[in-house]
Amino acid sequence: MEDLNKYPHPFVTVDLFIFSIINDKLSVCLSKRETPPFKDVYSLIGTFIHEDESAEGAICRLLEEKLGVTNDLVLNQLQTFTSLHRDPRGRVISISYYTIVSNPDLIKPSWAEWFNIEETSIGLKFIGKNTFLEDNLGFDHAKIINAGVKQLQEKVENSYNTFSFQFLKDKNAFTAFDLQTVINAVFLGKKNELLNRGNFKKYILNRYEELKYIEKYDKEVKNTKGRPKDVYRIIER
Amino acid sequence: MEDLNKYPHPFVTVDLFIFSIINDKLSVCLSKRETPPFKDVYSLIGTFIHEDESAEGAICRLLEEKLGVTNDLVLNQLQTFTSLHRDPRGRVISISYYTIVSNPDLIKPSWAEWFNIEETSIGLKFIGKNTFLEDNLGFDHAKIINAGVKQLQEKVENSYNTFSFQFLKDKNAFTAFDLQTVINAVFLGKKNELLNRGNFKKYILNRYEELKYIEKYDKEVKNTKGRPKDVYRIIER
DNA sequence: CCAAAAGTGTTGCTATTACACCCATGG
DNA sequence: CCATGGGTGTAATAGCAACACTTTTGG
Repeated sequence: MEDLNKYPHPFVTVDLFIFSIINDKLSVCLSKRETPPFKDVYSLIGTFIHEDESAEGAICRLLEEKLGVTNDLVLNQLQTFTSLHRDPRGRVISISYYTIVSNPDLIKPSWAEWFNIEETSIGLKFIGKNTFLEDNLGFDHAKIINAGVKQLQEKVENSYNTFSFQFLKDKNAFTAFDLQTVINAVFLGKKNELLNRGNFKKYILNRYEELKYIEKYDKEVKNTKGRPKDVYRIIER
Repeated sequence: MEDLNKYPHPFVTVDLFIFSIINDKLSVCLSKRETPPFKDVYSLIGTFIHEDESAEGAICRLLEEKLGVTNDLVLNQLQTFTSLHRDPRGRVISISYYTIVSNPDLIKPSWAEWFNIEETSIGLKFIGKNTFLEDNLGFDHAKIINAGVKQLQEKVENSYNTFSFQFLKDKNAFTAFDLQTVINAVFLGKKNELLNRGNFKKYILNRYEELKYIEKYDKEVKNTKGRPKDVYRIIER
C-alpha cells in the first residue's frame, strides 16, 4: 500500500464558538490568546486535532479539559477554512464548529469572555465587558463568526423545528414570551416587528403543542400585574 | 513562536463529486480506484491537499489535471469527515465538495464513469453502464454522497433561487419543461405529482421573469405537434 | 378542422397578517 | 374595579393546488 508520508500534510485545528443569550442579546464566547501568534488578541477557542481523535472528539476534549463543560452539547459543523495564509505559523486548516449553551455561566475560565453581538451597517461588532471588537479578531475568525451567525439564523428561520429550544434557560418551564425573546435575539433584534405577540403564541406555540414538541403543564408563578402566561415544557423524545 | 511540528498532523484530502442529469435522471461521476486501498472499488474522485494550495485549489487542480475540465465551475463545500478509521492507510480527513456540470461529456477520462442515482426503500443506489452500486463504495463515500444529494435537494427546494439553472444544457435557450425536468431529476422523481405543468409555468417561470433572472426571447423551433414552448435565457448579472 | 401540447384563467383552500376583543391577575 | 398584560377570535390578504379553458401549432 502507498506510503502516505511522501505527501506534505497541513496541520488541522478545530475552532469552536459557543452561542448563548445574555441580557436578551445573542452572545458569543471568545478568548484572549495567551501565546503567539496574535498574543493578546481575541479569537475563537481552538485546538489541534490529535492523531487518535475525530474532530468532534477534539471539540469534546476542548469543552471538558479547557472549558470544564461536561454537559452533552449538540455540535454543529459549520465550515472548513483552508486559505493559505490564514495562520502565520504555517499551513493550518480549521474545521469550525458551533454549539449553544442556555446558561452562559457554564463557561468558567476567566480567559473565556462573553461578547454581545450587534449588527452595524458594515458588519457585526462584539461588545464585551471592557472590550469592543469589530474586525480585530485573530486569524480569519471574524469571517468564521459571520458565517456562523448566518447559519444559526437559517436554522432558526425554519420555524417548525426545535433548534431554538437549545437557548431556553429552563426547558421545563418557559413561556411564549421566552421563546420569542430567543428568536428576536438570534435575529439581532431585526425581527421585532415581523411577528406580533398574539400570532406568535397562536401559530408557533400552539402548533408546537399540536406537534407534541411541547406541553402546557402549569401557570406561571408570577408577581406582576396581568394575566399569567401559559407555561410549557419540552417533551423529550 | 510555537513549533507546530510537535503536534501530530493528520493527512487531508479533498473529495469531489460531480452531479449532472443524464436521461432525465440525477447522476454522479465516480471512479474505479486503480491503486490500493479499495483497488477496483468505486469511490469519489479525490486528491491530497498540497502544501501550497487551498482546498478549492486542490479541487481545481483535480478538475484540470485529472479530469481535463477547464470550465469555471461553482464549487460547494459539503462537509468535512474526520472519523478515525475511514481510511485504512492511516489518519486521513476528507473535505468533500460537489459541483454541477450541465453536459456530462465534459468529463473525458475513461476511468470516470457516470451513475444514475435511484432511491430505494433502504437508501440510494447507483446504476452505471455495466455496474450496479449500493453500499459497495470505498471509504465512507456512500455516506458522503447521501449527504450531498440531500444538500443538493435543499438548495433546489428553495424555489426562488437560481441554483437549479446550473443543470440546464443551454442557458440561452430553455423552456419551462426543461427546468421542470431538472427539478424532477434532482428529487429523484418523487416530486412528479407535486407541481403540475400549468402551475409550474405560471408560478415559477413567470416569477423568475418578473425577478429578471430570465427573459423570454423566442419561440422554440419545433417539429412536433402542439403549441410551441416559450423559450427563455438566463440574464447574466 | 381536429388532435396535441402548451399557455392562461378560475376557483377554492390554507397559511399568514393585522388587529380587535376577551380574560385573569394585582393593587 | 380598573389597569395591565397575555390569550383568543375575526377579517382581509397572499400564495398555492386543482382543474378547466384557451391558444398555437402540425397533419
